[in-house]
Amino acid sequence: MSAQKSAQKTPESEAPHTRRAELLQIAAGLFAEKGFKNTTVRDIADAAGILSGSLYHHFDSKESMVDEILRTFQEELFGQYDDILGGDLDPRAKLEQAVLVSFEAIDKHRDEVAIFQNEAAYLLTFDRFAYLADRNRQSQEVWLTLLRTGVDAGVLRDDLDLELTYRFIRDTVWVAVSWYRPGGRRTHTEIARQYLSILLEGIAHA
Amino acid sequence: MSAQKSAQKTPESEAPHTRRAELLQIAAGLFAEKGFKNTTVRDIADAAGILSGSLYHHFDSKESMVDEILRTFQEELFGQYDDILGGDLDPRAKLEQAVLVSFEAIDKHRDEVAIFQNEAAYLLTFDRFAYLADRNRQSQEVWLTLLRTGVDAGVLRDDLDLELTYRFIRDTVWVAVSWYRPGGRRTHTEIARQYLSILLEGIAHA
DNA sequence: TACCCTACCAAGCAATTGCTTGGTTGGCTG
DNA sequence: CAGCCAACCAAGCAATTGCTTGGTAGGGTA
Repeated sequence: MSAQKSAQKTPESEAPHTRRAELLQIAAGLFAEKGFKNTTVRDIADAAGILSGSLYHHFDSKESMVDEILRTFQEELFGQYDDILGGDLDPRAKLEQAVLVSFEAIDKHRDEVAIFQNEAAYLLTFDRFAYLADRNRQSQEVWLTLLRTGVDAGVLRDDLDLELTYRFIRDTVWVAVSWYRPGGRRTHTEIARQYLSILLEGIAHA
Repeated sequence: MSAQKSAQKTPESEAPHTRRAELLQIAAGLFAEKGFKNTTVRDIADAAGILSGSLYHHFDSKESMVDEILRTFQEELFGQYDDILGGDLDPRAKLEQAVLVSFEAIDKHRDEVAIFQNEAAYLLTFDRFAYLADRNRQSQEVWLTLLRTGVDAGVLRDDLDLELTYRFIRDTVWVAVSWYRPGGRRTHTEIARQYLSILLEGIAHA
């Protein structure tokens, strides 16, 4: 109760490696693996070695757990995109950098990316998660800006439907989270470079 | 009971446009929209205008509904892939044809594709759906064969990791189901052609 | 008329769900 | 030593879930 309130007070600040953060990690893993609704509070508690009721000492609902997980992750990711857009790389390098940063996110924040990918549609049915739609719009803006800049600079084809191309890139990048496993045969950077090679040059023989 | 049995006897044969087929359509729509587990038998019954218990006159479980939906769809799809592989088109045309057929499936069987895409992982946790893993393997074989044939014939780049390329294609094609809506601005054929253009030639300016 | 069969209803049961409540424990602090 | 507080337990409640049971309406058939 009073404990609840004081714990609630540090939702994101300088991540104190507390039990709270630990529980969020565990929950994220389960949400990513089985889906938000398919994960019960008892699943989370079991994985943490406590009883389900004890979770409510740290969080006030299952929803607020995903909420915190997604907010934290997105702040970091979109911060990186903004840095790229505001940076002084040339258009092609900016696009490459955005792809690289995305694959890095898949590597470093697997669970969070998976949750955003798989559960956003469902979560959007709650008012509380309306901000996810904003993030989607923001994502589209980021990539369209990158693409337009590239076309204007003459480094990208000018005969493509940019909105379609945006979806193509977004999809190919993020679905990788469904099969990529850190520590596998290829590093995320290698994968990103191959993806970029296909995306930019195509798979047809020159 | 006895009615049950006789209804169960025509699970796939020459689709008689019965109430049964109608209910499967309704269920497929809901499974695709909200997910299998997130769809309750009461949801399905409501959408059909009957009571939930009445569904069990037609089917013996919620699972057997998805089962039938997926089996029927996959038989058709993989039949088409086999026709392409066994056909006499040149390597590049075969690859293009496979992509076109896939987008056609997205157009004609939205729900089924979405279910296979989103629920396969979950369904695979049941023995009953082990065949979905076989279908995944089969899909990989189909695309890898197409790619290898293309490389050998010299129409595709030979410096790419084929397994990675396979995933790239599979992902880009199937995720489209998450945003494509029939009757939209572009036909599925137009979208397929643009995708092929990007995939084969890349987005960089020549 | 007697029968059957398809398609449904009405009611409810057992299991699972998210969450609540009141209490206990053990370490830290004044 | 007294008090506090984060972290947890034990028990349970109301709602929702998949599915069962016994029955009925109505059209076709013999």
